[in-house]
Amino acid sequence: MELAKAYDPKQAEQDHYDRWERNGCFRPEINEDRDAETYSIVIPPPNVTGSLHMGHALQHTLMDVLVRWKRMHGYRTLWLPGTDHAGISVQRKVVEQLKNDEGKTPLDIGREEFIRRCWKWKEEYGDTITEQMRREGASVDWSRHRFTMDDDLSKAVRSVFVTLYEEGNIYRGLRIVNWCPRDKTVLSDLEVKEETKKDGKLYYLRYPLAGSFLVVATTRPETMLGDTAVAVSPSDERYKHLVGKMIDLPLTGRQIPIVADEYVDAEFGTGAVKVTPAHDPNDYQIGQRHDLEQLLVMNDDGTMNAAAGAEFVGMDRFKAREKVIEMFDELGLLEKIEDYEITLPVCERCKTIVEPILSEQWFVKMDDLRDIGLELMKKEGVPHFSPQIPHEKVYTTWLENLKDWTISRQLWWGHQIPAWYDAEGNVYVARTEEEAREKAGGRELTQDGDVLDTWFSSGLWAFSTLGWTAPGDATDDLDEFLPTDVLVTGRDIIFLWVSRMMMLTKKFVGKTAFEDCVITGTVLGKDGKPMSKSRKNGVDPIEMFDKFGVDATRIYLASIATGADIKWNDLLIETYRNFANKIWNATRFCLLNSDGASVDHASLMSNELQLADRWIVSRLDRTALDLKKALDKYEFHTAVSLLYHFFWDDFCDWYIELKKDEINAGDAEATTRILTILEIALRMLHPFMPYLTEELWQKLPGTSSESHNPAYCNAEPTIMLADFPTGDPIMMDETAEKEMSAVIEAIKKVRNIRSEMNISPSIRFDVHIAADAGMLEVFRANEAQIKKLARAENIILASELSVPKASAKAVTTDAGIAVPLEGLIDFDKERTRLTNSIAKLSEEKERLDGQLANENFVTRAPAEKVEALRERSGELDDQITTLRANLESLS
RNA sequence: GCCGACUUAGCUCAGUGGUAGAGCACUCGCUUCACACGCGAUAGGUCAGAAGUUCAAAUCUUCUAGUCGGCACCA
Repeated sequence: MELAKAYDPKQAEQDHYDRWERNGCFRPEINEDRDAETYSIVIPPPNVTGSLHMGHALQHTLMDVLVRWKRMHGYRTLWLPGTDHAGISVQRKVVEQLKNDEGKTPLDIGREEFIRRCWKWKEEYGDTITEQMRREGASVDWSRHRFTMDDDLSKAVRSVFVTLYEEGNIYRGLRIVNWCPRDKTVLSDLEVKEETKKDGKLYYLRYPLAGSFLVVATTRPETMLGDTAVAVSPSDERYKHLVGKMIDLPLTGRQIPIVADEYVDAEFGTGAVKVTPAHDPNDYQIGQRHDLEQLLVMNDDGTMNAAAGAEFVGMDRFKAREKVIEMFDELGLLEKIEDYEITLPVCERCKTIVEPILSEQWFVKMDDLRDIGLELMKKEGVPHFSPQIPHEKVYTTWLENLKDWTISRQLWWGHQIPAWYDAEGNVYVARTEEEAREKAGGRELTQDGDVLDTWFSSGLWAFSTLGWTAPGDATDDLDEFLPTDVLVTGRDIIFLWVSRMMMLTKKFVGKTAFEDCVITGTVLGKDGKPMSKSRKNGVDPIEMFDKFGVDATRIYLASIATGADIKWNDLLIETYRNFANKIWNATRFCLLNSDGASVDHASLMSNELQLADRWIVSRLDRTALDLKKALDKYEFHTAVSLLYHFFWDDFCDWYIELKKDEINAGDAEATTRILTILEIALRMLHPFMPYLTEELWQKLPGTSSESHNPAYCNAEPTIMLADFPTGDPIMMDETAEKEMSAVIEAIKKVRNIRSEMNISPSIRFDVHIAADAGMLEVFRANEAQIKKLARAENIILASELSVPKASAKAVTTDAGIAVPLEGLIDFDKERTRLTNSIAKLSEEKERLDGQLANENFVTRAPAEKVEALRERSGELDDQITTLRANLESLS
C-alpha cells in the first residue's frame, strides 16, 4: 500500500466522524462490559446564540482527550452535550429581528407569539455550535443532547424553585437591584462589570437651611430629585446641632430631614450626604435605619418619572443630570464641580450604565447553599481545581462572602416563574398552574410575568440532563453518571456556574456534581488581549481547522499549559501540522515496506530483539507510563510533549533510521516490529489526534485483532475503541537505554566532526572507536547502523585508538572516537574544535569540583547526589585528558 | 483598598531545591531512495531587580518595579 506524499486532513476528517456516530461509538451503551467503571463529563452548555470560538475549541479538546482516553481504557464513557437558552441574548436577537423585518416591538405581537418566534429562532440558528462540534471530532453522545428549556429540564427548574420557596430559601422582596435600562431587566451582581471613567465629576450642591446652606457632594445629581434625607456623621461636631432639623430640597419644594448615621464618613467630601433610598444601596440601608420615604424618580428605561417633577418627566437620566446642574447654577446653589475618577457599573452584555433602583424581585437566599458549598470544599476538597492555585482560594473566598442571588429577569424568553397571584396579590408557588389553582381555592390567578435567570437552569445541568425532574427521582443515568468525573471550563464562570452547580446538585441529589474541575486559561489574540469582536483580534477555530487540520489545532490547544493564558500564534499550530505530516510519513514509510507483515504484539516479546528494539520498547513503555501520570493530573501539555518527542525524536529520528536498512531489505521481523511500535504509538496519540490516527490505523494490517478491547466486543474495528497502551514497568530496560545512548552519542560526535570540518555528506570516511570490551561488543553489534547514520566507510573497533596524526578526534562517555582525514583535515580548525570542547568540559568540571570541595555540600547533600557528581567529575577528567592528548598530538 | 497571577533564548512558551529546555526564527551544510510540513550541525539566556533561607534557589521567603486578572468600595 502506498500513501500520498503528504497528509491531507480534510479527507480524513470527512469520513470518520459520521461512521463513529452511526456506529454508536460515542454512546456509553457501546461498552458491553457489565462491570466497567463509568466515566462522565457534562459539557458546559454553550449559548444557543453563539458560534464556536477558541475558548470552546480549547475546552472541547481537553474534554474529548479525557473522554477518548478513558473510553479506550474500557470505561463506560459519557460525554453529554447540550445548549443553554441564553435568556437575554436570544431575546435581544429576536427583538432586533422583529424590528428590522416587521418594524414591530414584542409588545405589538404579544408574549405568546414572541416566545414562538424565539423557539423558531432557536430551531433555525441554535445548532451552529452543535454542527461545529462534529467538525472538532467531539465524541459526545448526541442521543443525550439536552437544551435548558427541554420539558424535563423545565420540570426540574420548577421543582427546584418550588422546593426552595417552600423552605424559605426563595423569597420575593423590594430591594435595590442592578437595573439595565436598555434591556429593561434586573441583573445579578455577577452580570455587572465595572468601567473606570477618568473624566467623572463630583458635583457639590447647596441645600438651603435657615438662611445658609448645607453642601452635599454627588456623582449623580439627578438622583437628588429622589432625596428623602441628608445624613451626617453622628460624631461630626460641625453638624451636630442640625440633626433632626428639616432642610429645603431645591427644585422639589419638599423639605427633608437631617439624620445622623454611622455610614457617613465625616472626612470625605463635605461630611454631609444626600440620601436617595430608592436609587442607591447604601442610601437604602440608611433609609431603613431612619424609616425614610423611598421615592422612586425613574422609569424602567432610565427616564425620569412624574415623581421627579413636571420639568423632568420623560427626560433621560443623563439629560436630567445636566438640567439639574443648570437649574442649581441658576439658583446660585451650585457650589462647585470637581474632576473625579469614578468606576461605573455597566451591564456585562450591552455596556449600558446600570442604574441601582428599588424594585420587587425574586431572590435565592444563599445561606444554606453557601454552607453546602463550603462544606464540600473544606471537608471533601471538592471540586478539586486544576490548577489548584489560585482557583481554590478565590472560590472559597467568594463563597464565604456570598450575597443573595437575584433570579428574576424581566424577559419573556426563559423559564417563567412558577408563581401565581390572585386579585388580592396573594402568591401561590406551584409546579403547575393546576396545582396553584388548587392552592388558591379556585380564585382567578395570573402568573408572574418574569422569567428566571438562565444560570438558574444551568445550575441544575449536572443532574437535570441525566433525567432528574423532581426530588426523589431516580434514573439509571443519574445512578451511573453522577457524580460526573470532571468539569472543564473557563475561569469566567466559576462563580456564575461552577459554584451554583456544585451547591444545587449536592442539595437536590445528595451527590457532588463533579470531583475535579479543570479551569482553562484564556486564548488571547495576537495583541495579547482577550479575543473579542470589538477588538477584531479573534481567530476563528474553523478557519484554523481548514488551514492546518482539526488534529493539528487540537493537539496545539492541548499543548498549552493547563490554566495558562496564551497569545495566539499561527506558527505554533504549524508545528503540529508538521507533526501530523511526520506521523503520516512515518506510517507511509512503514507501509511502503510492509510486504505482507502485520501488527503483532508478540513480536516485541521475542528473545531475539536487537538493541534498538529493546531500546524503543523501553522508551515506548516509559512514555506510556509518564503519559498516564500526566493525564491523571490533567497536565495535557506534558502529555503532548511526551508524545511529540517520543514519536519524532525516538521513533522517527532514531528507530526508523536505525532499522531502515533491514526494512528496505525486506526483513520480515524488523518490519513486523516497526509496524507494531507504530500501531501502539498511534493508539497513544488518538485522543489528541483522532482523525489522523484513525485514518492511519485503518490502513495498518492486523490492527483490529491485535488491539481489540474486550469491552467493545461487537463494535466495528476502530482505533477509538481499541485498547489504550498503559505501559509496563517490566518492559523498561535501563541497560538498553544506556547502551543505546552510547551508540547515539558516538554517531553524534562523528556527525559533529563532519559538520565542523565542512566535509560534504557525500564523502565517506573511516571511523575508529575505542572502548572497553563490554562497550566494544555493543558497538560491534550495531556496526551497520553506526556506519549508516555516521555515513562511514568502515567502522574500526579497538581497545586503543591507533590512527594517523591527520585525524579528527572526539570523546564520549564510553568511547574515544577518531576519524582519519588525510587531505581533508584543516589542522587549525581541528585545534579550535578540540580547544572549545576542552574549554566546555573544563568549565563544567571546575563547577563540579568547586561543589565537591565544599565540605558542607559533601556532608549535607544526599549521598547519591554527591556520588553522582563524583562520577561525572571523573568522567570529565578522563575526557579532558584524552582531548588534551589529542590536541598535543596535532602539534 | 483587599486577594491573586505573571515577568525564563529574537518570538511564543515549558520547567515548584541539585549541571538552564522546546517549537519557531537566525547561522552553516544537505535534491541521504517516509517526510523540504524534511535531514544533519551550531549559535543564542548573570531565569525582571534587591535582600534572605539553604551545602545548593529560575524554583522557597520578603521587598521593589512592570504587566494582567478577580473582589470590594466609591457622597
